[in-house]
Amino acid sequence: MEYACEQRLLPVNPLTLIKWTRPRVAQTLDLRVVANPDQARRLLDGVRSQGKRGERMVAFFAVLYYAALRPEEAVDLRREALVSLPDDGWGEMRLTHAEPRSGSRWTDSGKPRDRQPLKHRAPGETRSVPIHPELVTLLRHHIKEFNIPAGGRLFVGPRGGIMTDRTYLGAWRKAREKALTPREAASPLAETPYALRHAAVSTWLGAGVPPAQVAEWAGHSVAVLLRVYAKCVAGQEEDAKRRISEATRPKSP
DNA sequence: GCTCCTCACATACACCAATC
DNA sequence: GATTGGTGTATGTGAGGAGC
Repeated sequence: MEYACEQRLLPVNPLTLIKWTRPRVAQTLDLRVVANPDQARRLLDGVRSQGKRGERMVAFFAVLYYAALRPEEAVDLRREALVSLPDDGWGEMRLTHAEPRSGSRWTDSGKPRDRQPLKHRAPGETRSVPIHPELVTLLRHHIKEFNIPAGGRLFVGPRGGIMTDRTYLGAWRKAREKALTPREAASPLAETPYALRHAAVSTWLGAGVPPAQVAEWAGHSVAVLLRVYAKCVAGQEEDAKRRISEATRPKSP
């Protein structure tokens, strides 16, 4: 409408004449979608059990669950982003780009996707994320098993093409059918792969990681983190009191 | 300082055509 | 016939600024 006014096709934006208050919508995370560690492992096993195709995709879903990556970040993840994959213990990855699908009419390249900076970040900005020991093992196995070359994408489609939402959503639905009980499958639990990212952030917060650190790893602001994940930090009062007591206890000489 | 609003960006879903 | 990749569209996410 604004554009039509700009082009002198309309004298005034008719929408501004409408008095309407947008209904309130829930901004906090629905905890029913968050998988616990046992459910998440079952779901990853459900992906793995889908033959060679599933084995190739399990690490894709694992980076969403263990490292809270967005799907667009996992799609673009390259081997050199894994700056540390030690034999045991925690590793580290450094994200530099993402590859969301915008549609061929909206990209500079004319392709459905453009490789671009991380969401809401300036070009050149990076994000460092710790790699859980279980994810380190999975990624080391994935690189070896599928012979990922230097500079190559970690995750590709079954025929070597790009990992599209069509591909990973199909595998995810099958994994839910295989891994969840009928009652769990009928619930909103892990309905979409994005719920794995919610599970990761919830786990970090539940483990007592400071919100500022969680926000940095997850790649969004502290304000958004606390608004969306407020329920995940509730119930930690006693633990918080205990830690304050310990911090303020007089030191013995 | 908080809430609301706007806008840009990202994801999920359903469908279609091409390919295996 | 099944699978895969591409597309349009609806909806969700997140940052930042205006206004109270």
